[in-house]
Amino acid sequence: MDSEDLGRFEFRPLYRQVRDKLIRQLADGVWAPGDILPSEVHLAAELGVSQGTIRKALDVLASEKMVVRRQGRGTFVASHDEEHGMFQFFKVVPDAGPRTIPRCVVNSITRHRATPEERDLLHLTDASYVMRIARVRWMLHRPVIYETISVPALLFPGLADMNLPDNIYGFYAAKFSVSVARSQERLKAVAAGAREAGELNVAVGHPLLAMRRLAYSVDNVPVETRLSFCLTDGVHYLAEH
Amino acid sequence: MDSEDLGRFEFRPLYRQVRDKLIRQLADGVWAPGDILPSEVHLAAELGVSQGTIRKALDVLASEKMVVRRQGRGTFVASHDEEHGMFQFFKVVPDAGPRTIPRCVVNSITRHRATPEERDLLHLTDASYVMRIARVRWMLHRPVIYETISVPALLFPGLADMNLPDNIYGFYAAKFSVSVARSQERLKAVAAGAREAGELNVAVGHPLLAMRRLAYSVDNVPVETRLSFCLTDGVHYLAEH
DNA sequence: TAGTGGTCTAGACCACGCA
DNA sequence: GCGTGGTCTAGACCACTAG
Repeated sequence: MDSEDLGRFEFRPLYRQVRDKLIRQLADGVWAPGDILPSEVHLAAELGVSQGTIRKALDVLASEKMVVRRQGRGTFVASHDEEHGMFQFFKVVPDAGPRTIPRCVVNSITRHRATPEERDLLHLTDASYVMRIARVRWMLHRPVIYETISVPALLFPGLADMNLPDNIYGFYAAKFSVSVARSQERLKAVAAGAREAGELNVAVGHPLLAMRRLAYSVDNVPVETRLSFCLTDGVHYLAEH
Repeated sequence: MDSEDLGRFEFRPLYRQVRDKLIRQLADGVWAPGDILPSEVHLAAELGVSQGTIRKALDVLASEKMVVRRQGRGTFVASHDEEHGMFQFFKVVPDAGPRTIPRCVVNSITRHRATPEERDLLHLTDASYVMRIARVRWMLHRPVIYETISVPALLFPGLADMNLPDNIYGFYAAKFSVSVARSQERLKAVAAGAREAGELNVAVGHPLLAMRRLAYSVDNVPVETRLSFCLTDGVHYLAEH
């Protein structure tokens, strides 16, 4: 494959280069979610490397949840509409019973200058704008989460006039070619303020789980931050390490 | 290596068998944490498989955080005293500044019949006993976490008379050959009760982060559960997905 | 039966750490 | 310079899926 020069100063293993090339093509939408990729043998011939190298690159992508390998069938682009992808980032689950997809009610989608915190988290400049989505998520027939989502306005043109589905990361990928790959959440227990209390129908001062999330794209660029307030009544946050 | 029979009915890849054999030896304390393992070439010769198979087994163990591989030096038993292991399960970090190891003050170590919840979580029978450790953890010169740890009494003989270090999982491994491999935590925001308020020096009703942890050994057996109450004031719970 | 990914091997060379 | 793990290759055979 293309040696990309600079071999001397910037050593990247072959399988890494293959992985990066495939990531780029995945992000560019060369294959749609759920699509089958060319077979290992085919890719090896096409890129001029051995099957073992392709295999290692695909193994890495599989461990990163970008593709799914199925013995005897082929390698497929991970579809984030699947149940698996749906719950990769959403960790709030009922205390009893199966995981459910929360229903979302959007309060507003507005455009603002980024606050200092948003600029810091999203790596924006002073003049940048963000889109803010305020919404309430329902589970078990109750309002459970009130949250404000901020994204760089430049990355999401026309967002304000769109209808948001419940699975917003699938929507980002489909409409804006923004693929969320990983996220980081910082949790605190706080007392409900007037706004949160009203939206979640509890008394001011009621304990809420505050979650500050920062989501990164496949290119490792921060693309979304959100501040969520969760009423952990009949539900909890599930973390596994 | 030993084929362990049954090849027909229970197919396990060679590298899996190697990994399992090494896991068993690690759990048995054949090598101490921090020790260097035999080299790939040596292990391959010893077990009668190719170096590639050993490599794959070690790669799996590395991904499971059981060993640490260092190019040019060797493969080492993961030492849970290291910073890395220390913070694998402890997700409470200061809002600003570096991660710190919390200091622990043990209130009591007592023996009780297991409650129904403990029996359920730890897979115990009606007649089982548990040891309970109540302690307070300090960070930033303040009491931050009040928690009660429960472990099966049978697995931890003599625990009541021992001094507990700050890093309790390293202690489990060293004294009782119990190696914690993974854990699950369920988080809620709750109002402080009288006990928690007293221990953490806050008002009754103050919002606290309640964490119910269940820890599993390398054999996938639940070996510890704990209920922790955290005052998220200057600290937060960090989750990455 | 054909084609896919999964396992296993053997051997070559590279990057790293250390004496 | 030597031994370690890391990368890359080529080829064999196995297990699974689909037509």
